[in-house]
Amino acid sequence: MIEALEASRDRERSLPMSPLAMCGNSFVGKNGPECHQVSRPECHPSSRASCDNTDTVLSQFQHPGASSMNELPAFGRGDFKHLIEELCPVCGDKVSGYHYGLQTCESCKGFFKRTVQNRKVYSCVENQECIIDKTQRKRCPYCRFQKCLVVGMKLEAVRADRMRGGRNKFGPMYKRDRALRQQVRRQQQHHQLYEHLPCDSGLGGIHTPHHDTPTIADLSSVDLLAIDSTPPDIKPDINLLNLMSVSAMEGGSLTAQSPHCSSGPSSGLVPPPYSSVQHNQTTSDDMSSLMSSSLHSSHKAPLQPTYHPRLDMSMPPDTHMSPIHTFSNCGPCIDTLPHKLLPGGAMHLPGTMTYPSTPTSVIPKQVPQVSQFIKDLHKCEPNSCEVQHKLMSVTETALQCHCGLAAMLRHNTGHQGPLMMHNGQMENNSRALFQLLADICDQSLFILVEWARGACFFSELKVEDQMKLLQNCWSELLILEFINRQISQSDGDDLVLVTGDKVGKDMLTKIGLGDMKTRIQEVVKKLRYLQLDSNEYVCLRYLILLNQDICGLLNRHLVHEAQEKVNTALMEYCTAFYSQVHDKFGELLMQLPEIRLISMMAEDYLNSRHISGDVLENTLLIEMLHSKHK
DNA sequence: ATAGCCTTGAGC
DNA sequence: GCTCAAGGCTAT
Ligand SMILES: [Zn+2]
Ligand SMILES: [Zn+2]
Repeated sequence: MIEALEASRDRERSLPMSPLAMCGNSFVGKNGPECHQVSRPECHPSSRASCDNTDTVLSQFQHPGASSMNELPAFGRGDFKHLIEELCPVCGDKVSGYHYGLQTCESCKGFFKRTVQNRKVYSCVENQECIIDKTQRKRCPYCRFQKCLVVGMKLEAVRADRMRGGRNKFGPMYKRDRALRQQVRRQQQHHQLYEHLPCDSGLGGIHTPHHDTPTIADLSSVDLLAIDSTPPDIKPDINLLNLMSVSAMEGGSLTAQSPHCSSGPSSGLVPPPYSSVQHNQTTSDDMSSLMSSSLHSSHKAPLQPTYHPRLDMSMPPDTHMSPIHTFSNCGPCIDTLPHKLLPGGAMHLPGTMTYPSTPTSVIPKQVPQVSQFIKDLHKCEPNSCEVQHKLMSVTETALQCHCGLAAMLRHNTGHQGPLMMHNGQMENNSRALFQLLADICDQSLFILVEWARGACFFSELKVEDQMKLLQNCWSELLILEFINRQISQSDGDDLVLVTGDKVGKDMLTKIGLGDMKTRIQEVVKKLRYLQLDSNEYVCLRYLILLNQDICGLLNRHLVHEAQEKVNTALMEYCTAFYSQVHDKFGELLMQLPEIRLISMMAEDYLNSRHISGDVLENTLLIEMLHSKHK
């Protein structure tokens, strides 16, 4: 079991690690974003070399088999040792209580906190397999943090606002874990216990190998929360595979999954026409039944992008961030079109943010030319209007199923128009909102896949590689799209969905996305300040998509070459058009880790909601989630 | 940067 | 009030 865990871990993905985030439902209400202290150890140019190692995380968050509490993996003496003696699952030192999701020692607690709060980015000079124990834990922070994540420490437990005291949402979980341990201890006294304990779990963290004692393979906290749920049956990437293999165009009708589908392709609605999909996908009818399949916990993926730029990225301090999960998409409706792009500052918007006002973008004296390369990348971009149209249809459908939400969202006018939904009687509508967001995500994924299939370089890869890349970056791309939309469309504190609907803080906070919202807005603020334009946006999309660090790529070389080209193109573009923006290229790249982090939080969020019983009929979305946590 | 010890403060 | 996990402080 552990071997399996290890194995999968070593091969799933990689990327240098970065800290994640703080947030979750932390109590962000206090004083807004005021995190000064922005030491960012990011990857220094020098350490970059080792930064692109891959590593992995992802699947680690999940425990392969065990789903129900009864069949927990057996654990050996070592596990017991941890369970009984309460040793830190990360380093084996003595635990000092529950910290960020499970019992850990004081030092690992502090280490985890520092890493997340200060967004440290480490790199391993070895092979990401360093042994972490009490005596060597200081040697490789990269592996140590990786282990923290693997055993189950929760990023969301680190508060973005740094509020002290009080309790968080993990309280009940800790309580439960205590009871479990107590029970185990008692049973142990009775039976001289040998090996199998009925329940091992406990928030002891998953044990990774490492020092002498073997490990525990327990369930993660999430598992505890979903005790009786049955394991989700994970079906092989049917949807994605189909989407990927279909020959490029077809006009079939659509598919599945989403609530109704109406007419043909042009009308939008559901996913783009992928004929093959029709066969396998069960047409989903609508969001309805509640099924409580539990998913396995898990989550998290590696962080930190690897887009290794080879330049120095010195990062000016920036403020904090916060999160939100919405994904939606639709590219920059406004400046996606090539011809519209004016280097100057296409995407500028009057925001309410307060970054130093940017120097009025001035068009370069010698009007540099946008490279043909970037123009080509642009040609593959989807028509944003069409995208929006399709998603709008989905939204309409979803709202028809949730009168309450519809009423609230559209209290102003009849349809389409942007609706302001601020709190109010959100109570009953929060779930509907979640479903709506999930639907948007799902639909956006179909569009995303469609885009990728026709994307430069990517289209030259084999289906297997295409799937690997997409499974790795889908959430990041959705988040990037979402952020991009905010840059151009958000003008207040509300977030704008691809449909044009606005969602206020109260609503988002209510469904647990308050912190993510803040985080996204911080990135938006930063990108506005940097004057991100559509050409750069497209490059960022490619950089995220073409991640050469994904393990198991059949044609890593092509991916690597492609990424280098995009990197170079972006750097030259920034230099040519934005000489007034200091190190724009480096600054833009610096946003990628944060975007990745937000995307991970979003995945975690979706996963946890799914686990806790929220219905998710979204086939592609679920498949993507599974692909990472499987 | 680390890690031991101290202060906070929502929830019980 | 008491708990105890989360943040803060500071000597190494
Ligand atoms: Zn430890
Ligand atoms: Zn290491």
